[in-house]
Amino acid sequence: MPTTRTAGGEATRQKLIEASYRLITSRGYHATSMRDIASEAGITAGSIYNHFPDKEQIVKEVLLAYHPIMKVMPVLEQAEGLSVSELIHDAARRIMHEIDASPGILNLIYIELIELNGRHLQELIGTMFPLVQGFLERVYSSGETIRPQDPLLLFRGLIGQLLGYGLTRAAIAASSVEQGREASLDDFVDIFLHGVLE
Amino acid sequence: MPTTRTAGGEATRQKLIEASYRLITSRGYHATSMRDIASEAGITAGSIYNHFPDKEQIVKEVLLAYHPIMKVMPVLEQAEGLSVSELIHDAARRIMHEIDASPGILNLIYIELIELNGRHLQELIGTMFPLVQGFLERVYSSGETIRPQDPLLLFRGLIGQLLGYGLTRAAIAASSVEQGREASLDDFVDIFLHGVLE
DNA sequence: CCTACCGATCGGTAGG
DNA sequence: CCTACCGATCGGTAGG
Repeated sequence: MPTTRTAGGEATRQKLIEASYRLITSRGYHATSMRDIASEAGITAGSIYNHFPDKEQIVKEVLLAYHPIMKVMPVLEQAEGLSVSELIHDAARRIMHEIDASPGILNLIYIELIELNGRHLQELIGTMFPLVQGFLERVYSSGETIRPQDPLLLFRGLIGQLLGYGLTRAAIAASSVEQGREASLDDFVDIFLHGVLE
Repeated sequence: MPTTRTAGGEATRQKLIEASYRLITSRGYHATSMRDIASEAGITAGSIYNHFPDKEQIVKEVLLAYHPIMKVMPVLEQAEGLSVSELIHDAARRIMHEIDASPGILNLIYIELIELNGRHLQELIGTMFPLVQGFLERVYSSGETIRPQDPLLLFRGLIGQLLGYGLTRAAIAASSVEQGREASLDDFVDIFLHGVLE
C-alpha cells in the first residue's frame, strides 16, 4: 500500500518541520539538536534521516515555509483601501496579523542572517520581489502625492516601522518596563504616514 | 610583582571579551566554543577559566560592554540641535555612527533575546532608562508641537525606524537586490519626522 | 521507524 | 598559562 505509506511519511515530515520551527525559533538553530526535534515530533533521532538528508535541509524547509518574507509578503496582494493611507494601514494590519499568528516568526530573520550566515536570503527575496513590486505600483498609481520618490525607500521605511513596532513590543514585554497607554500598530503607521512633527 | 601580573591578566581578560564579541556576533552564541574564543585570543581553552567561571559569564560581560542598549543610548546625551528636527536628525546620525563603528553589534539583540532567552534584558534596559528619559524631556520641552502624546511611543518609533534602516540595509547587502539611488539615513529620519504623505 | 553505535566536539576540571 | 583528561552530547550511520 504505497499510498498509505507515503501519506504517513508525509505527515511525519510535516510534523518534523513544525517541531523544528517551534524549537529553532525559541532556542536558536545550534541549540536545537536532532534528538530534540525527533522527540518533539514523536519519533527517535535516527528516523529523521528517512525524511531529510541532514540538519541543514530541515532548517531550509522551515525557512521556505515560515520565513517572514514567505509568510508576510503574500498578504500584500490582499490589502485594500480607497486611499494610500487606507491601503497602507490595511497592509500593515494584515502583516501584523500574520506575524502574530506565528509566534517567534521574526526570530527567523536573525537565525537566517547570523546562524546560517544569510545563505538562503537571496532565494527568499528573489521569490517574493514581484509581489512587493505589485503592491508598490498600487500605492504609487493612486494619484496622491507621495514624498519618497524611490518606492523601495517607502517599502524599507514601512517594513522598518513594522519591525520596530514588533521588536520594541517584544523588548517591553520581556523587560516589564512600565508604560502609559499601550501604543498600537495604528499609532506607528500614523507616524509613518504623517510624521511626528507639525 | 603582583602589579605586572594583574595588568597582564587584565589585558588577557579584555582580549577574551573582544574575541568573544567578534565570534559570537558573527556565528551566534551556541556556535562559538570556548576553544574558538581561546585561540582567537591567543591562549588555550583551559586558561579561560582563570578569567571567567563559565561561558555564561563571558557572554554577560560582552553584553554589558557591547549591547546596543549600552553602546548607543549614551550618545543621546551628546545629541544637539536648535529644533526638534535637528535634534532628532543629530541623534539618529550619532546612533548610526555608533552602530557602524561596531560591526555586528545589532546581532547582539537577537543573541540576547533568543539564544539567551532575554535573561539580561531587564538589567540592560534598567541601566539606560534614565538616559532615554533625559533625551525625551529635551525633545518635548522644546516648545514645538509633537504629535505623539506619549514620549515612549515617539522613542519606540525612532528606534524602530533606525532598526528598520539597519536591518533592511543588511538584507539588501546580503541579497544583492538592485536598487536606484542609495537610500540614506536622513531619508528615513525625514519619513519619521514628516511622514510619507502630503 | 527503532536500537545501537561511530568519531568528533563540547564545557569544564585537575595538576602542575 | 599549558597539557591532559573527564563525562556528556552532538550529527549522522548501519542494520534490521
